[in-house]
Amino acid sequence: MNARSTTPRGKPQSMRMRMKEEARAAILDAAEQVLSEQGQAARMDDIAARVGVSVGTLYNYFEDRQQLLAALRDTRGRELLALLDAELERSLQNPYRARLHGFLRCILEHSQTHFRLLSLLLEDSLRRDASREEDLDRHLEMWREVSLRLEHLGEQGIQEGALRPEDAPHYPGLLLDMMYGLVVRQLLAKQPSPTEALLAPLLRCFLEGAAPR
Amino acid sequence: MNARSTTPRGKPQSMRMRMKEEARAAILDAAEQVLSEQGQAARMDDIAARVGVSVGTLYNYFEDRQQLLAALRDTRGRELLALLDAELERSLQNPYRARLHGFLRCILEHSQTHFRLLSLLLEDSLRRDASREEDLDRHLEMWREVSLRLEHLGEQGIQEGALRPEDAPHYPGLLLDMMYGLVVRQLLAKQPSPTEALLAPLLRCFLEGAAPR
Amino acid sequence: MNARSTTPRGKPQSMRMRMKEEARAAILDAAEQVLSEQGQAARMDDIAARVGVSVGTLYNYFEDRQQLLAALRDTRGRELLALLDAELERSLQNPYRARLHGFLRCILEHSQTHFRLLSLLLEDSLRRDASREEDLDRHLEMWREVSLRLEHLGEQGIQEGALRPEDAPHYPGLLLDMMYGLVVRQLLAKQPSPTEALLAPLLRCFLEGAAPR
Amino acid sequence: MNARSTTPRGKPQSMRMRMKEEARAAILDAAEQVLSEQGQAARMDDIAARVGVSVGTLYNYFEDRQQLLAALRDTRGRELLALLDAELERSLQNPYRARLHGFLRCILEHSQTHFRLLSLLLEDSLRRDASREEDLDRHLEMWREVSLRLEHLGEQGIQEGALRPEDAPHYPGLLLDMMYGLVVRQLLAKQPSPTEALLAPLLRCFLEGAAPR
DNA sequence: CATGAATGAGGATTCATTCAT
DNA sequence: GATGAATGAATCCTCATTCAT
Repeated sequence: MNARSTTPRGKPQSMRMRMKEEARAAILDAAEQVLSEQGQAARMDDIAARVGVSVGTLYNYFEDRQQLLAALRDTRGRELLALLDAELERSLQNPYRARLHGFLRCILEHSQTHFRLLSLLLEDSLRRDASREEDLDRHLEMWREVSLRLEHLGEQGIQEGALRPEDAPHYPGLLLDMMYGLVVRQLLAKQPSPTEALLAPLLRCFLEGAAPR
Repeated sequence: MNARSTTPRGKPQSMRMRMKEEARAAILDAAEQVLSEQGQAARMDDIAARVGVSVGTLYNYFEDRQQLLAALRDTRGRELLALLDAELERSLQNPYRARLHGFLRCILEHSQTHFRLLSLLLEDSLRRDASREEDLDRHLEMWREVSLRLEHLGEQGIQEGALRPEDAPHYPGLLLDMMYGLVVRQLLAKQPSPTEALLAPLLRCFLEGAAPR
Repeated sequence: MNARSTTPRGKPQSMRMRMKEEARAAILDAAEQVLSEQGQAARMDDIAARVGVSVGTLYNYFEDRQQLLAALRDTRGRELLALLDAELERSLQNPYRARLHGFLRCILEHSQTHFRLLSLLLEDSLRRDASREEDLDRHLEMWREVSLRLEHLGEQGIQEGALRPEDAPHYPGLLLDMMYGLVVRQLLAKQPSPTEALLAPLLRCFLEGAAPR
Repeated sequence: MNARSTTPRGKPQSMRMRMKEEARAAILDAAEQVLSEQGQAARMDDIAARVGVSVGTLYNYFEDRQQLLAALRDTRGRELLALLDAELERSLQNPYRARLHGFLRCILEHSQTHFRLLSLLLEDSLRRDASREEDLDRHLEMWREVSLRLEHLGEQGIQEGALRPEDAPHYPGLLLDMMYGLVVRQLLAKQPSPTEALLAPLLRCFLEGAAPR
């Protein structure tokens, strides 16, 4: 506000905006927690209580319950894509197999953290209301983005001679299916196995096949 | 109903019981339809309307909503297991690969028919209420039964030299994951591909691997 | 249900329907009472309590609050028109002045009974939402019907030489305005005057004018 | 605020007070606009937005919503009375009929401008809460003031021989009723007629009566 | 057994009002 | 004085469940 202010310079309103952003993020985090625990049964009051604010406040940040859910989906989606892109960047010089491993680990970790939310959104998307059409689209769009990156990676695999080209279009789907299933089974199991212990056989099976060579 | 009944001898109440069973089945079918269309949002009234009876009647056949859901789960589960056992029996003399193919096709077809219900129940099971603990168990139990059969089948595969034994414990899970994912993607896709076109690459990938030999 | 039933014959469901109709009417009556006392602030719970049922029941009879209001408007409107038509019929042989008096008394009495509701609906209609457009139309329609009858009556007045024809189009409006105002002032007054004491000077003023002859 | 103030003599705080008064007036204007458009549904936020300030500010000028409404009522009431008194003063030398015409035109014009507010306040006053008792009184008081002036005017009419004395007590009421009704019908009509075209027949009817002489 | 009206606890949403900045 | 985020009581509406007929 003035030259003596300790805040460097510029962004005069940025503090207020930053707080607003943080509040939004806090709400989204709480919402995810509560939704994870209670599924669609989670009440707005529960979410508010988790953040430590009152219901009304939620509605200062999100139009309604549906918008809150949508924001959660979009935020988490963007986060995953950012993670994946960072990982792809980081491993740029590595061979296909290593990069794939890293890529999948990223997805796995993110999905583990956010799985309940994920499955909730999936379930939601499967309900075919005209009113949810747009929600479904946004959800699919996100996974298309992930598939796209897997396809790109697959091209490297093919060039390295590590992948058979014929079935290439199926690979992203199959890989994602196995990842999703992995997470589901980890959640359902009383004592989940460590990620790496599940990822390795998956990759081995995917690349080498189940049949002996 | 009385001595003058036209049904000759024996099982005097069996007709009544048969009718009762048929009514139950009709309710379950309607329930599945409505749940598939509307998800958890399906109301008891909707289900009753679909069967063509009034709500009250539903409660003559099922304790409450939760029991109805449970009955649906159990019924469909038993149906699937029966299908699978029949298929295994039928293909008893065939080689591993063919039997696996048949087995998976069974699952796939059943899952396609009942997928919305399946995902609903899954979602339900993921909610960690103390009150649902038992539901979760029953749900897992069912899939354990399926896995068990896959393991059995796997043993044949190993003996035939068609499967590497090291990762054998992971195979049922991975296969089921891919099946589940397949169904999900078919549902989400606007124009679903034919089953066989998806199953073949899946099996090829599973057995031979994605890498060229 | 069978030939021996004491209910003559026919209308097999009419008892159920009759009860349903009576329930609807009871709800409308209660709604009018409560709305009269509390205006738009009347809560659905209040109305339910007045009928002696629970909220849910209201929603078995009316879509929502707005529909209930609309039903109230239409019912009372139809009742008024029926009263007026009966009065017009009854007085068919009488001279204009007497018929007008009777007609206005009908309106006045009906309006006194239902005034609060009336003013509520008027107030509602004055709010120019696109969503209420239809409500407004129905409201106006009703008063157009009343005006129409006043115009008809006016024609008799003109033929009898009791009305000047030049201003005839204005008379229905002016008369209704005065009626409405009369009711308002009766309500606002702590000790309302008897109807007849107000109606007579009104008619005198309307027909003879305020100026001495 | 203090002797050193630059404002020369007198009213040292008057500038501050003037600004305060203007702010109040601005709020009242905005409130009336919004209330006219949305009725009781108008929210404090809407009003604030219309003035271009934030909600909090409204509460610096008015205790609460009810006080704001009351202030609006009183202000508009005083304005009307001032208008009427000015008109009466202006027309002091004119004959009764002309003065009455001017008087009514004043009311009509004021009511047209502020009608929605008026009907809102009326509706409000009709709600018989103990809590609103005082509001009702103030509202009636205002109209009594108007009636009083009409009575005064009527005395002139009687002395001029333009009014029959017998019904004199009823005239103010009947006239006001007709005015109110006029405005209502103008508002409800899709295409309102010009004021003068409605006022003339009204006066003619009132003074000469509807019957031919 | 079937019916379907009644129940009422429960949840999403709104909005007047407060108060820390 | 102005701001506007936070508050939470209040209200509409839903729907699983019951029970008299």
